[in-house]
Amino acid sequence: MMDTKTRIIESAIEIFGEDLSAPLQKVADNADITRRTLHRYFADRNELVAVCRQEIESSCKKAMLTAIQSSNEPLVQLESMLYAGIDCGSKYALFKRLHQGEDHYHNPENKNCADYDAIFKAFHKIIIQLQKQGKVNSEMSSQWIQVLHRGIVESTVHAKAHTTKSEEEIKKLAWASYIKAISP
Amino acid sequence: MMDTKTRIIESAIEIFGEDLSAPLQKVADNADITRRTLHRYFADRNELVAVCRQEIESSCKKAMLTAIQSSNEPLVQLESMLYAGIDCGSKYALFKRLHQGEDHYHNPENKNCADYDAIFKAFHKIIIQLQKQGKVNSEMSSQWIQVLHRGIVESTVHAKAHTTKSEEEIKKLAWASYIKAISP
DNA sequence: CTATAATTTCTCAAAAGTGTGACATTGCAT
DNA sequence: ATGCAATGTCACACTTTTGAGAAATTATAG
Repeated sequence: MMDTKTRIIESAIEIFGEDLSAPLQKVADNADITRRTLHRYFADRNELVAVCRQEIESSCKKAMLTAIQSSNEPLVQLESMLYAGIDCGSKYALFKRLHQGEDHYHNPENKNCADYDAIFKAFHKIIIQLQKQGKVNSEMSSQWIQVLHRGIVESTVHAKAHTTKSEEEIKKLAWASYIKAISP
Repeated sequence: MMDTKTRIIESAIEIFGEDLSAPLQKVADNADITRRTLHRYFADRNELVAVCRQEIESSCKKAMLTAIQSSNEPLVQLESMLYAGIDCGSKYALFKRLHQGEDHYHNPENKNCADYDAIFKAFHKIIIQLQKQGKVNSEMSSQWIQVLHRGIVESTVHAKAHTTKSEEEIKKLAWASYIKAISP
């Protein structure tokens, strides 16, 4: 069984991902503990939300960086980044929302923002390389491709829950669709 | 200026789409009215949520049916369906969630469910036709294509808010990416 | 078995959110 | 300008959510 604190955080990410204002009772139920226990680990709602944020930041960031460093071949890097996003599951959508939501004030002084920037910069570089190699459509901006990337990740995460296909199979399907979408 | 009642509904759909338990104050703020005014149009939260649901059902359904009926050419139909989804904006994501969410009990007796089924059946038929014509990859199931469709729509809706590109331009980009993704 | 750490149960008070009545203000058609 | 309809302001009671104390229960290590 998972560590209680970790279980609370995972549950909270699940619940808050769909409903940030959901009562803490829901989070507690989802984690199979009492609300009282939850409050022993987290002083208040804000603290829990903050910790979730931090957990999302660090685990998505780590997954993305590992993917980027997995190879020198941009096509392999891009494929790994797609799979990394899918593996992050619901966290990935939150990660994006946290940095792109309309309420978010982007500030490069902030470490989280800086790291996010670094990841997107690397993504941008990968796309430029692929465009130079003629493997990616040069008429598509890397912004659009990033948006598409997110869309494919989220679709695949949704699909994982509603299909009989194996995880491996569906990931390959996602990659096939994605690379064709952005090919010249 | 939009009709107040309509504005409240649109605001509520926006807010509830991301956070179903959000305080009504947020909906009121978003609609630029007081909470008191909101309560003059909707007796309570449940009523507002129900009306939102109905509005989503009917407007998405209408948009989709119009798209399907826009042509006899399956490729044109598919393109229209994509644009229709984009035009529905945040409603489209909700529409899908309402019918595919894990809490939703699908019941063909229910008119909403039946209509949803009819739309998906039409979509399925269009894909099959395109596969027979060799315009769509036969190795992709129509389920996967439907998931992808949703992903592209949601990405595009997100992108609309964060780009300087014209709506027309971004829609064309979405269609170009989509059709390539599912081409043989 | 025993000590002790973690969790639950029950409780309660403070805070936030909800719905409404009474009246003031604004906007707009006549 | 007048009057009506829509909206805003403020005050209020009510409900739900929140956070925490105290004691009982359960699990766990030694």
